[in-house]
Amino acid sequence: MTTIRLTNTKTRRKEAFTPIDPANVRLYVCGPTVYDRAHLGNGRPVVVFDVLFRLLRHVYGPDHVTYVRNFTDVDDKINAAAQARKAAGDPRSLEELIRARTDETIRWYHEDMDALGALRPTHEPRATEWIGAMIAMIEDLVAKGHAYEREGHVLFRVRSYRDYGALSGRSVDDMIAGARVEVAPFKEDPMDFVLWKPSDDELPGWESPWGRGRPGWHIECSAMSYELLGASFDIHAGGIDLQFPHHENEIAQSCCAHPEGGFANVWMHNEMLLVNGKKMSKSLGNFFTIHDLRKDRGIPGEVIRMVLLGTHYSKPMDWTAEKAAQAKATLWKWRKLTADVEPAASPDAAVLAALADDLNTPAAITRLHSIAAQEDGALLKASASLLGLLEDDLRGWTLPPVTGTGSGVMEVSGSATAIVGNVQYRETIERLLDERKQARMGKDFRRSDAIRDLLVGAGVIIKDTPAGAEWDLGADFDPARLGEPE
RNA sequence: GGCGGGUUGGCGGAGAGGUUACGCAGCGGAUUGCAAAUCCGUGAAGACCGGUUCGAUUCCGGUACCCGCCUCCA
Repeated sequence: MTTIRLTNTKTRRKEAFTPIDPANVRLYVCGPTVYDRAHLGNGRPVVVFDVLFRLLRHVYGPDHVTYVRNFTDVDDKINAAAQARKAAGDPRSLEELIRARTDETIRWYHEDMDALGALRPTHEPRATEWIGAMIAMIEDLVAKGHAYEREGHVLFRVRSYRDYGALSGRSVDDMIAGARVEVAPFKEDPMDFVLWKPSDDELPGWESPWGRGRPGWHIECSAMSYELLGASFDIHAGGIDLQFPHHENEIAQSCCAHPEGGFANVWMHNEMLLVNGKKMSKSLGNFFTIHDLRKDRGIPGEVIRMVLLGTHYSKPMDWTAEKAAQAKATLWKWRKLTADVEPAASPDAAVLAALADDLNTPAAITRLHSIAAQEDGALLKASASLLGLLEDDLRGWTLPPVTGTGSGVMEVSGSATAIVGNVQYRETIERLLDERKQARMGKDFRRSDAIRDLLVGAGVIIKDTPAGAEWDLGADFDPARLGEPE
């Protein structure tokens, strides 16, 4: 059996992965707070850990992996958005407004992540549907002396968990020394964090032993992972920015509530994403949602995926238009090579080995290049599928619609030339090529070159062979530019 | 101040203590009316300073610069 090696943040080493139960390998990834469209940075962990999910399914069997990714649908940003709608005169109740907004955001999220080729996790729990489990866990923590109530809040007593800070390599004393946290006067210790907080009438709330209130941010992951995966599970993953405080707090809560379990054995963190060398931010004008890239810039989801997998997850990754263009060209070539090809029975061993070596996706992609160079479409397809690439659905590879010429959806033809446009494009292209042929036979090179420039400008690749001209569509084919020459 | 990541050829980006990474671009050739596509060939690297070693881009120590986290953040 393939040995998977993963870098464990907890031990800061690359270790051989041994599941607790090979018949049920359990993975938890921190999901989004659903207040707005997912941005490019949200896509990175989704795609990276989707590859992990695919790898685990390949090695242990598709029915032997349980993948949980949560939706945080209780949050102050969500509340603020709902309050703003209400203030603007929306007649619905706050709860209805919140539910409508989070429902819509989850739909968007699924749309975007499906486009990136991410498989849906086994479970996608919403925090608001697990409030009871959170209250139960908080009560248990209070009963065991790890938490205390003050003025309607319940706080976790950081000093009661000896290993607090171990994951992120900090000590409580160091953190207090450099603390910039706002310290509520009722905290026993400045680092104590909120498990439950009171809600006034303007905020969503649930009845609890401490009055009407809502959970703190960290408790949902502890409660839901316990309910769905148990007190011990295999892998917990997320962005490196979550390492502290979020994951540190999850560990403290879970290990204190369920000392019989070890919580997550392996912790994995992906590094951050930059855009043009800088942190993505609205003020720098380099902020992209995945929806922007797909719809406004016409970048297929698969291309975004390829770019995200082109840098190892443990390194900062820079998004540039240049990378997207390169990935697009490569995938286009590969798609043509694999169109209508039945995938091989198993993936290439070197691709599998690269992924098993701490998800070395760049090395796996390098190997795909060499398989493509040998024109082994069947092996290419089977191997790329481990990375979630070159799957059968076209996933965002569409032609721009052209007025009067129909939908313009790309089709995979049965011919050896692979991907062609719809029939009208084909007729236009072949008519132009025929005109060019006539012009060349008449030595009217000015006209033949003008036709050629037109076709090339529209993204058609012309291949002149001794047997005559063949053609293919380039990745940037734009039928709108297939006008008449001169 | 504390914790962590990065620095490789024109660009992107890996592995490995000693043998071609790879992709894109470039250059030379074949081919072409000229091109394109394709094929063949090819130059080019590892921030800086020390150390270990027969040998380091790869291990160890230090310096510089860039970035992130410590407050909501994937």
